[in-house]
Amino acid sequence: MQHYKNFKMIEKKHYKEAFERIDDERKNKILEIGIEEFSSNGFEKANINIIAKKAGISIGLMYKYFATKEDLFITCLRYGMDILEEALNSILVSDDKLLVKAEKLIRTICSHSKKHTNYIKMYNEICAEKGSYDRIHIIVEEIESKRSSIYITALGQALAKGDVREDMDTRLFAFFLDNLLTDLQFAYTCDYYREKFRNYTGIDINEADDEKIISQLLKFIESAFTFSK
Amino acid sequence: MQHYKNFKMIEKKHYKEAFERIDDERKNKILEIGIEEFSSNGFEKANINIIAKKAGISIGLMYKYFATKEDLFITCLRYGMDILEEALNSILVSDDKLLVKAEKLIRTICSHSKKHTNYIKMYNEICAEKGSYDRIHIIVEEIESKRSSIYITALGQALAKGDVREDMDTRLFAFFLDNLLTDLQFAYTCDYYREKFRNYTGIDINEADDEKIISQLLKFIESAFTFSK
Amino acid sequence: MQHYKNFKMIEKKHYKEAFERIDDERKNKILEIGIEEFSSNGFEKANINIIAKKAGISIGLMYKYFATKEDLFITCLRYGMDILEEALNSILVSDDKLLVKAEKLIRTICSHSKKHTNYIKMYNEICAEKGSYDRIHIIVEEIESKRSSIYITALGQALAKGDVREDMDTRLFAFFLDNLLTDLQFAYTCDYYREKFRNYTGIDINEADDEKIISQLLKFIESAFTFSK
Amino acid sequence: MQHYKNFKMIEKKHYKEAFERIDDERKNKILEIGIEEFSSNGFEKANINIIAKKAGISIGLMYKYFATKEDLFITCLRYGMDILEEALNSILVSDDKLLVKAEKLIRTICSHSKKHTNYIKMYNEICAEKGSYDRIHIIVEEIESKRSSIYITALGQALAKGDVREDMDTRLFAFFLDNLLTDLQFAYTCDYYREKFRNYTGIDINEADDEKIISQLLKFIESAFTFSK
DNA sequence: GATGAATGAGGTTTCATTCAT
DNA sequence: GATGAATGAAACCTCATTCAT
Repeated sequence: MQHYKNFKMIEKKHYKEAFERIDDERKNKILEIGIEEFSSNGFEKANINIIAKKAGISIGLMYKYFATKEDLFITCLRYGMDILEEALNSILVSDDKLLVKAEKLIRTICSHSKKHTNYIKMYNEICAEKGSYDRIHIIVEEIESKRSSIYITALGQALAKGDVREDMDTRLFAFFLDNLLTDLQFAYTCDYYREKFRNYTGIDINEADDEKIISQLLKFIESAFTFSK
Repeated sequence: MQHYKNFKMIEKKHYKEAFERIDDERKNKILEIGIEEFSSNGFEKANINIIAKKAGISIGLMYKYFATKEDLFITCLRYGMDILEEALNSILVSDDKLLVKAEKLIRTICSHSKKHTNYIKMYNEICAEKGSYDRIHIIVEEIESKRSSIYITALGQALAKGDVREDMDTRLFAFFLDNLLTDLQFAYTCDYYREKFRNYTGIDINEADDEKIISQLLKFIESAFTFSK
Repeated sequence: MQHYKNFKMIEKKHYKEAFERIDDERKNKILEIGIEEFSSNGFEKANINIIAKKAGISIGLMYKYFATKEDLFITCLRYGMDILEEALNSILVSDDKLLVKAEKLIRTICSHSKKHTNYIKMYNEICAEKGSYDRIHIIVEEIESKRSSIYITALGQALAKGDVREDMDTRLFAFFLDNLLTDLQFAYTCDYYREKFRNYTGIDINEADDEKIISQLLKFIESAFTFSK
Repeated sequence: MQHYKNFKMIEKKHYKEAFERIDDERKNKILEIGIEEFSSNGFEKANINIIAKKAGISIGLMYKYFATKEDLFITCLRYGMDILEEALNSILVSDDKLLVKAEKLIRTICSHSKKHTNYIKMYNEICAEKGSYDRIHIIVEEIESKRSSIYITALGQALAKGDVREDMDTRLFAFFLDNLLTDLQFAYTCDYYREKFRNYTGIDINEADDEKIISQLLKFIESAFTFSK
C-alpha cells in the first residue's frame, strides 16, 4: 500500500489533477484493480465500468481522474513499471562488474516476473499497440527511456573499462540485451510466450529449473559481450 | 498472386471446405485484404464486414469460408508465415556452417520484414493474445513448431560438430536466438518496437544502416554461441 | 399503471437491480410494451430494439435492466401471470364448496383472458419452448408452482371433506383440470386454439355465448369430480 | 419406409409437383429428417439448409420441392399426423361402447406419443403459431378437421344411444376431450408439459406408472360423460 | 467532490431464398 | 432435373463516455 509513494508524477501526466489529490490508498486500489483487469482481458476487452465498480468508486469519478480509458491504462502501466525500474536501477548503478550486474539483472527479472505477473502482462499488451506515431512515441518515451538509458550507460562504462568487446555498438547491444530480458519476462508471464517456451524446451517455465534458465541466459549474454577471438 | 500455391493445407484447418474449393486468385485476395485489415487495426478492431467488402464478396460468403473472425485471422497468419518459413527452412537445411547460416538468417529476416511488414504485424498481434490454454496451445503449435524444430535441429547439429560451445542447452539457446530474431522483425515492422529501437539507438530503423544492424546482431549471436574462455 | 404494485419481486429474479430502482410507471411501460411485442411476434421474432424504442428508452438502458432478451421475456411473463394468480388464489382460499369454486374459476379465466389477451399469448409461447432441462425447469417452477399448489390443495381439502370422488389422485386430477382451463384460455386468446375451437364448434369463441361454454365446461368438470356409480 | 404410401395428397398441397414425382424412399427421408430438425429446434431455429444436407439433397432441389420453409414444415406435420389419425380412426369407427373406445384412445395416445415423440413435438410447435387468419385457418383445417369430426361423430352416436349424459353439447365436449388427450400427448413428449407434469405430480412422466395415468384420466373422462344426478 | 443513469453506434453472425450453370 | 455458391438484411448485445443532480 505504501508502494504508491514511489509512483512518480512524471511530466506527461495521463491523469487529471483530481487524481493527484486523493489519498494513496485509493490511488493504489484503483491502479491495482486496473492492472488486474487490463492484464487479464487486454486493453480492448477490459471494461472501465467494471474497474470503477471493483475499485469502489463511481464511473463518473473515474472520469474525473482519467480522461480516457487509455489514460487509465497508461497510468496503470507506469505504476507497474516503477517497481521493476527501481530494482534494475539499484543494480546498475552499483560498482559491480558487468557480468555480476548481468546475473543480478536476470535474477531480478525472474523474481519480479513471478511476483508481479500482471504488470508484465500489461506491458506485453502495449507491445502490440497500434496507433498514431505521437501516441506510441509518448508511451515509449514514458516506459522505455529510463531503462534504455540505464542499460546504455552501463554498457558504455564497461566499454570504457575494457570489460566488453570493443567492437560493439553499445546502443544496439543494449537493445538486444533488453529484448532478451523482456522476452524472458514474457515467457514467465504471458500466455503466448509461455507456450512458446514450452514449444522450444518441452517444459512449462513455471515448473522449470530457474537456475538452469538463468545460467544459460547468462552464458549467452556473457559470451556475446566479452567475446574475443 | 501465385504465392498461394505455396500455402499448405495443414492438418488443423481454420477454414471451411468451401474455402478450399475456390480459385487461388480469390483466396489470395481475401487473405491479403484480411492481413491488411488485421495488421493495421489489430484483431479486436478489425472489421470482417470491411474485409468482405474490400475482397468483393458478401459477408455471408465470408462465413461460408470461415466459421469465425478468429478462424479468418489464424488463416491469414498462417498464410503470411509460410513464406518466411520456406525461406528459413532452405537456409537451415543447407550445409553451411552455423555462422554462415546465422548471417543468412538475419539477412532473410530483414528483407522479409521489409517486404511483408503486415505479416509480421499480425504475428506481433498474437504475441499479446489472452485466451484459454487450448486456444493458445493450438496457435503456438501452428505458428512456432516448425520454426522451433528448425532452430533446435540446426543447433544440435552444430553442437555435434563442435561448432558451438559445448555447455549450451540447445533448446534454450534456440529460444533465445528466436527471441532476438523475432524482436528484430518487430523492430522493422511494429510501431512499438520500432519506436523502442529509436529510443535505444536514436535512429529510425527504416533509415538505419542495415549492414550495421546485421553485423552487430551477428557479432552478438556469434560470440554467444562460440564463446570459449 | 398502478398494477405494477402487485408485481412480486420474487426470489429468482430475471432482471437486474437497476430495474428494481426505477419508478413503477416506467416499469409498467417497459413490461407492457414487451408483452405486446412478444405476444404478437413470438419470442424469436420479437425485437428488443423495438421494445426499447417504443418504451422510450435506449437499448443500452434496456440491457442495464435485463441481461438478455430471455430475461426480459420471463419478467414480462411473470408480470402478466401475477394478476391472474392473485385472482385465482382469492377464489381458492375461500370457504366455498368445490363446485362453486370451479364455477368462479372458469368465469375468472374467461374474463381475464378477454382482458389480458396478450399475457395468455405469451404464456402460450413458452408451452412450445425448447431448451435445456434447467431452463425449462426454472421457467416452469416460476410459472406453474403457485398455481399447481393452489389446485392440489383445493382438491385435497375437497377430498378430505368427501366432496369429490374418493378414488381420484388429486395431483393428476389437478393436472387434468389445469389443462382444461389453460386450453380454454388459449381458445380465447391464441390463434391456433381459437381456430381449433371454431373447427370443433363451428363458431368463433369471441362471438360465442360464454354462458354456454361456462356451463358445459362446468358440467364436464363437475361430473368428473363427483362421479359415483 | 412404406409408411409414405399412406400419405394423403390432400387438396391444399404444401409441396410442389416435383415432390410428388420422387420415389417414396426419398420422400420419407426428407420428411423424417425435417421432423427431426423441426421438433428439436422449433420452426424458427430449424435450418432448412441443414435439413437438405442431412437428407442428402441440394438446397436448390429442396426449393424445387417446397416453396418455403413453412411449406416443408406443414408437409412434415401432415406426414406425422397421418399415422396417429389412422389409429384413432380405426378405434372410433368400431362398435365398441364409448368408454371402451375412450380407453383404447388413451392407450393409443400413450403408446403413439412414446413411439413418435417428434411428431407430437412438431404439432406442439404450431399450437403457438402466430400468423394471418388465413394461414392459421388452412393449417387447422388440415390438422384438426378429421380428428374433430371423428370425436364429434362418436359422441353424437353415443348421445343417440343414450350412453352419455343428454345435456352435453357434443361439440364442446369433444373439444374438451381433445384438449385432455392432446395435453397428455404433450406431457409425454414436450419439454414444457413434461416439466409441468412433474410439477403437479412430483414424478417424471417417463418413469411414471402408465396404468395409473390411464386409469385416472379414464375416470375423469368417464364420469364427465356419464354423470347423472 | 461524487454519482450512476443514460446513450447509441457499431460489429459479429445467421439463414431463407435465388439463380446461373 | 440438380447443384450449391452467393446474397444481405437483420438482430443481439457491448461499453466508452456524458451530464444532470
